[in-house]
Amino acid sequence: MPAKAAARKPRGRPKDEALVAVRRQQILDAAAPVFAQHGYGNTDVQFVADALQVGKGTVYRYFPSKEALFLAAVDRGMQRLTERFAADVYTIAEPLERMEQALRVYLDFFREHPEYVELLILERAEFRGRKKPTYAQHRDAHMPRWHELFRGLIAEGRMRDVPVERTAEVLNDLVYGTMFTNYFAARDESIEEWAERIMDLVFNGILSDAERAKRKGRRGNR
Amino acid sequence: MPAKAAARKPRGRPKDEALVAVRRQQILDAAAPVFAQHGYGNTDVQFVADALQVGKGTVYRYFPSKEALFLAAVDRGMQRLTERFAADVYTIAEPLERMEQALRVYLDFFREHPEYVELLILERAEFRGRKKPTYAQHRDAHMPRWHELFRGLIAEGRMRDVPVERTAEVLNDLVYGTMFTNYFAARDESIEEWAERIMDLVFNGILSDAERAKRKGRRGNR
Amino acid sequence: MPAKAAARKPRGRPKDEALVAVRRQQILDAAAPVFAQHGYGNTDVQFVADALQVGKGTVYRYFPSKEALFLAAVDRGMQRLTERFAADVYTIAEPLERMEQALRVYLDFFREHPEYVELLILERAEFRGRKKPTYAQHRDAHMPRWHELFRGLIAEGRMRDVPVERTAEVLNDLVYGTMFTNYFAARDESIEEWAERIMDLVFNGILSDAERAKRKGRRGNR
Amino acid sequence: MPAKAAARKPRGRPKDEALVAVRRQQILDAAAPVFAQHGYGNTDVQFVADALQVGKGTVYRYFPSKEALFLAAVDRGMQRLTERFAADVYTIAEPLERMEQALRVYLDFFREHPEYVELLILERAEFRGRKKPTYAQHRDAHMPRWHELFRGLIAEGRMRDVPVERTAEVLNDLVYGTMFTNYFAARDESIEEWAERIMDLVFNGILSDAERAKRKGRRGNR
DNA sequence: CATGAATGAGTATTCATTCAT
DNA sequence: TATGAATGAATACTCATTCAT
Repeated sequence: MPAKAAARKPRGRPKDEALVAVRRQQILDAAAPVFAQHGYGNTDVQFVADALQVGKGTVYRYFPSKEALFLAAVDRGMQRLTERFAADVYTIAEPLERMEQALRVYLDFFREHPEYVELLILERAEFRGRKKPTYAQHRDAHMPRWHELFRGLIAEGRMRDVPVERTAEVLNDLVYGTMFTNYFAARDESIEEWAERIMDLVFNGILSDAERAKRKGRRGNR
Repeated sequence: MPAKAAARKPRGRPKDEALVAVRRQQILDAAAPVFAQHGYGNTDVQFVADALQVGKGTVYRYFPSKEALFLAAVDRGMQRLTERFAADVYTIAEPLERMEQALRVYLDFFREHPEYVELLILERAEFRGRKKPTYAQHRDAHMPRWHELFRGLIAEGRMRDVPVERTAEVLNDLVYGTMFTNYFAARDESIEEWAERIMDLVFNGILSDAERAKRKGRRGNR
Repeated sequence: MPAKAAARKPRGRPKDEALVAVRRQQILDAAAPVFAQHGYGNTDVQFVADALQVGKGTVYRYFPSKEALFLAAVDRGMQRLTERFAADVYTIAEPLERMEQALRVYLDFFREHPEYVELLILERAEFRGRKKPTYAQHRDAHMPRWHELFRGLIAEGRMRDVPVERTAEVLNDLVYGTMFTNYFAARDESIEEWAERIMDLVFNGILSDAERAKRKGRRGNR
Repeated sequence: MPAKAAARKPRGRPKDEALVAVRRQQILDAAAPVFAQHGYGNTDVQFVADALQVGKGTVYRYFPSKEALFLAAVDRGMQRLTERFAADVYTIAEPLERMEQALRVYLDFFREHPEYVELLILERAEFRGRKKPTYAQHRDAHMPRWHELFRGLIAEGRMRDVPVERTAEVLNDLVYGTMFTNYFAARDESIEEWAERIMDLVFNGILSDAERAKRKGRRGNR
């Protein structure tokens, strides 16, 4: 209780809030794969306790309910992804390279942590309507950066003059769908290759130059 | 009255197989939105019975378990989608138009039937590992047609010479992700516009002609 | 309704009550082994209907409830036993021979119809307290005859002067226990041998003449 | 506190294995009369919980299923009987006295614990075929002792030279049947008298000396 | 009459949460 | 503070019985 802490000078061992935070994180990291394996409904809190080799009551000391535990686990997943982006994506200045890197990091993260893919599904399935999906929070937080990046590219004449919001969403959908399908289909191809393939299409489209030219003409006629 | 009736005179109320099929379908159509609203675990079979204004036992006369009921409901959804494709997509001969139409029909179907989006999620969440997702069955059934279509376009020089399987998967992922996000984000933009935006990117990519040319040169240097 | 039948002269086909009785008996004979196999609680009335290849409703036309059906089946078993006794036991005049025959017929009957052993158990288990066991009814109906028989033997000096009621009950208990154990233990020895063994003990006891003499002396001292 | 406690300091509430055993027994002792009163199928586990004034979940903490609970209750009954035999029967050396005592103790035990008679019936009725009856296990465990006792008596010339296995079974059937009938008929006569009557018959048979002599002659002629 | 479709009351079992130790 | 014993609300599924056809 902060008020109390302010009233009395902290003396002796400070209530080790940091320790509590560490413990919470340990629990979340243990809980994620357990939820991912059994699903939300079929996961007993006891399973999580077992995975940690602690009593069930202990889990409840750190999280008020199974629901809170689950949602915190999802949240922690998205936090981690954000950290990865901060370290490995937003440090790249060149816009097109940053795009490619974002795709790679994204796919790589969920291949390393398939449990978080499950958790995103489970969150949607179980808490539909009750909560804005954690994934959507993540997406909305990052979107403006991409809009800006696109605007820059268009200004420089490197990108076609397309509506940036829509385009960002289309690309986001592509990446999102790829993440899910990658996981569901247990695709084992190298991320590197997939990423290259995707970026080629995103950058160049599928049409031949001849067809593009023909269609450009047609559109002009509209 | 079937011919058989002449052979042996059945006493009492005769069975009616056709009626059974109709009844099953009515139940599935009632079950889909109920499952979609409450999720699998939170759906009492009684809710489905209530929606139909019949007794719970009646539902169990037609489906041996809640699980069977749910899975049949998902299946029925994909069946409907397949019917829509047969009627509105595969009847179009021109390849690029067929692609655009496929996208439109797909997005339209799931906007009309958002309950089936939920059902796909719930199936994955609840029966993870126990069953090949119904969606994947649908995808795999349709893929070869698109491979063929792409090969034809490449042969005609209308499409860049890209690996057709990979490309088909990337596009599939894009559509799949769009369907989910459309639903989750409750995007209210017209399908028509979205489809146009997507197809523009798919056909032309995002880069300007200048950037494309520059990169084409670079790639040649690799 | 007999009264009505008296009021109007029976004309045309008489309400064939005999047919109904036959049908009831067919149902009971089919029901007995079904109940015996599954137990009372685990027997669906449908099983009985299936065994008869009729609809479930038909069974209910002849018996108002599952309970009535079951109890009637038990009753029919005891009726059959009574018939066997009338034909094969009470036709024998010589008292000791009649006793031996009674034992043989009894054990034989239940070996031929093990389903009725089960039914006796099930009746007790399921309707404990709600109904005088059918078996007990049978026993009580026959007891007086045995009392009389014993009194005759004693009067003739062929049987020791023991209290006939008690003795009859002890013998009844012996036979009753043997029937159950025979069935439960699936004893396969010939009935003939068992019966002989039992009657030897009943007639002569287990003690040697010497021991009998010694004990008789002792008892005299009391 | 076990030695192990020194090795690892357990945090929180320790498990107490002894308490578990006691608790299980309390539950079984409460369950026996409840099952006996309502029958197996009609007993809600809640009834047992109510009898103990605990929650239903508590019963399930100690027994994995209603079935396990029931079977354990039957088992406990036979255990108790065995204990009584060890204390009050097998401590008697004189063979004929031991026989009389066995009968008395047996009948007395089931008069004191009529619930176990019911449980034996219910076990047979409900688990027919799925399990060797607990009663039969008890019987088979004790049989060899009686065989030995009989052989001794025959060797000493105190018992007629009859086949001991068969004889033991006949007597067992007698006792078994008596136990059931005693209970079903709610006989209120003193056990002492019944036992005496039974043993008189078992020892001496029902025939008069004259009849015995006559029949012995006849048998000799066979 | 015979049938089987419809019904809904009845019950074993699970598991999130609480709290005494 | 950590624990696990206790709890009871929640729910899928069955089957005796009814009754329209």
